[in-house]
Amino acid sequence: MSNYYRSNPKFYVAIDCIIFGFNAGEISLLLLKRNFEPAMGEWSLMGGFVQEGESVDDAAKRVLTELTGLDKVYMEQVGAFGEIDRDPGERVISVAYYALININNYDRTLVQKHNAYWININQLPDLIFDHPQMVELARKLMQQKASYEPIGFSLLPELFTLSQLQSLYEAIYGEPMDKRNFRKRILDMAYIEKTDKIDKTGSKRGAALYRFNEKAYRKAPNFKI
Amino acid sequence: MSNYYRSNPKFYVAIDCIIFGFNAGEISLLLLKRNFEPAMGEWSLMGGFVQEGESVDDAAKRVLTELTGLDKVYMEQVGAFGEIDRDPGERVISVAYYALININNYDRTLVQKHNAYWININQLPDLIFDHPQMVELARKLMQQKASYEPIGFSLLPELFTLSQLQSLYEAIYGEPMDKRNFRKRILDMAYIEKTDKIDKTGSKRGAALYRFNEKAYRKAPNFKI
DNA sequence: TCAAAAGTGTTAAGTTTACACCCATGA
DNA sequence: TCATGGGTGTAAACTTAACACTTTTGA
Repeated sequence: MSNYYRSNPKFYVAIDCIIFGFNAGEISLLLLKRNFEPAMGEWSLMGGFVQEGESVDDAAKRVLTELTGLDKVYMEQVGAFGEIDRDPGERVISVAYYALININNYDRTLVQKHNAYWININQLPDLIFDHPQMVELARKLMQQKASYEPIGFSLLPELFTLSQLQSLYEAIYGEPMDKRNFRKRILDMAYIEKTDKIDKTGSKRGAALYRFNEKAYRKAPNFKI
Repeated sequence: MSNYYRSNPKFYVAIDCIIFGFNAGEISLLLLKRNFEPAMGEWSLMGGFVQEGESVDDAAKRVLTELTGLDKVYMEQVGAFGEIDRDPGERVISVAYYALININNYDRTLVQKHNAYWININQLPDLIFDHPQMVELARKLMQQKASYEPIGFSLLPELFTLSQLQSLYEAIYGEPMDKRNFRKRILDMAYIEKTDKIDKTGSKRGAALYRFNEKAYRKAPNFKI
């Protein structure tokens, strides 16, 4: 019976992570300037190999944690990339994931150790292998998902102003939005709660800080931006 | 340098195909009643293993062709499924794909040889392993995609009536649609062309046969149902 | 006092939905 | 002649988009 399996070849299975961050109106990716072979000196996504004792999803979480120190991060699978020569060194099948992290909140020592940098998504350098395709697809999927599920909050601090939120969605869609229409839509969502805190860093007048209430959202999940 | 790879384990990588067909107002999947081990006697998706000399996408095409004899079929990747024990026999990472085929148009001998049957998607039997999750996700993705890309035509014969088309979309979304609104939308799409042929099999009066013009669509790709 | 971001409603345009009857034909 | 599916337009409801001024405050 297990001849059924044995007549088939086995493959290295890798993970590649498209790590999105948001700061000052700009979306960035956390990319490695590789100080190791293969492709030393070139830019790539953070990656790793799936190990025996872990699921593919768990491998993706591990790889993200290795770079950022973060846990319980929003991640979605982008897909499997399986061209024969996608990695010129060896045949490797890679499963790409994207992650959304709060850019204030990662382990800077680890990132430094990996020689990783935040790079504006609109000014990406050339990336190795098929990483450009992975990024492109991840971006498209993230954009789609962001329009009907409240995943954007993973990119923001716990408390945020409506201006920050709008600027995030403007960055995701790459187009400006009408302030009044935007705020109307947001204020209709009961699970986006105004706190009594004020942010004074963004303006003299100060802006109300809001919070996304996950629990309230799950009770009445309706989101559309 | 290739120690970089060698310290990592390798895995069997499989393909599983969710094959959609449409007939008489119903969507069906082509499923195998397995007459081979493992899980002999149980229902499963058509599958196979990725081989050395082929990309993952090519493996998916090959697996589909092995069962149906068909070539150049609309296929999309559903994703990688990588739980450790998803296949109780051995660790296998599987990449699922869905395919849309014209149900009139496959190799019946091959299908018979594989002991495969068309099963109404709303009356699926228990499937092995994680195939139910694959089907569920494929269904969701197909439904989404069908709403903004004209993929449904792959499920129909080259010439089709508007009633057939409507009944296809009703089956995809699982809800009835208004005939006049549906036809209005379709007739606004210049790339859905009326032919001078009449289908008399569906009614006494006969219904005009239409054709999807791929080339015309690519010139002005706007589709929304 | 003024620059800079926060905050706030209304109207027009566009889209979506609801809805009912006549037509052509073969049995 | 009648049962069956094919074919057609309009109005109301709803959603989306466009648009400009006042407020607050620290420098």
